[in-house]
Amino acid sequence: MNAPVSAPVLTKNQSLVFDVLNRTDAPMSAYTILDKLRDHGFRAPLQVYRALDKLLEFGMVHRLESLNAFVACAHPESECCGHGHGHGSVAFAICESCGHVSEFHDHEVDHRLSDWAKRKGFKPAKTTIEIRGLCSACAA
Amino acid sequence: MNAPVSAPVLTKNQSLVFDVLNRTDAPMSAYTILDKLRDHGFRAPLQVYRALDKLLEFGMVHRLESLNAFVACAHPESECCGHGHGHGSVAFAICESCGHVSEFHDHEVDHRLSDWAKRKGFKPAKTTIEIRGLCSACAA
DNA sequence: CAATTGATGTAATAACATTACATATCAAAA
DNA sequence: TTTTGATATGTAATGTTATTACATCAATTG
Ligand SMILES: [Zn+2]
Ligand SMILES: [Zn+2]
Ligand SMILES: [Zn+2]
Ligand SMILES: [Zn+2]
Repeated sequence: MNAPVSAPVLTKNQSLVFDVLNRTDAPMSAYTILDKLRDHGFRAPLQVYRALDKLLEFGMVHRLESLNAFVACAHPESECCGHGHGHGSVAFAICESCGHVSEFHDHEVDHRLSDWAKRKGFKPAKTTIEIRGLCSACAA
Repeated sequence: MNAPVSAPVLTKNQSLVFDVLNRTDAPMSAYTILDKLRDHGFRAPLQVYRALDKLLEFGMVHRLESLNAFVACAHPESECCGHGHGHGSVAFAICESCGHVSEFHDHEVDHRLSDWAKRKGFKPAKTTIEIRGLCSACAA
């Protein structure tokens, strides 16, 4: 129920995809990533999707459901809940103007949603929390 | 900042789409809706998407981002926050086994997310909260 | 070595959504 | 009543996102 303690060894394609995502703080679609990697021999969407699947599994990348796009995990190393956000879920604030994404964790939100689930007998597998709006810079 | 007080008058296409969604509690994709309405003269995706856009605007339908699908609004008539969920956001628990969707509102969750936004100077426009997992029936 | 496993390459197709343009409807304004 | 503007609709084409199917390659292991 948590990410590997040590960083997993990435395959060549996984590294390439992760590096592309890690070099920008804006989310990217799989096809945009594909285009960025044509020079490195990428030809087909599946090369990207397969790498993304693994990176998601490793917890190194997040999928933004409301955007059909992906970002490198950017949560602070020493989050309140210790090693990564293995046990808690994460929320994203997405600026619709500049595309900037803030990743954060709110323990209390997590708790409230877990409580609701427990009361209803619902077994959560994955929670998505995304706030679309304007970042402080763009709202000014 | 809230849905119309009285139910809006729906056009023919809007009614057709809403009725389809309202007759099942499971989410449906736009193309599934299209197929259900072929008999009623629907031929193209846009007929569905246009109706959905309006129904979303009216607050009668919700889009499930993690599913690329739509459900009729099912929140209890007398929610804690009065008339519909005009001022608050709504959360969904989605069963990955049977497809059942529960819509609920948690004031405290809303508050925590708003607080975070306020602290960061982020101006929220729309918030998505979706919990994927197993409903009580399917988890048993 | 054979067998297994995981990663990769490629093509084709499926699923979801929008753009562009034409036409229709209806109610206010002239 | 005719014009005008706003909203709704019909249709085709296209764009974007994601998966299926199948072949190949490389490292591991019994
Ligand atoms: Zn993260
Ligand atoms: Zn911004
Ligand atoms: Zn609702
Ligand atoms: Zn279920």
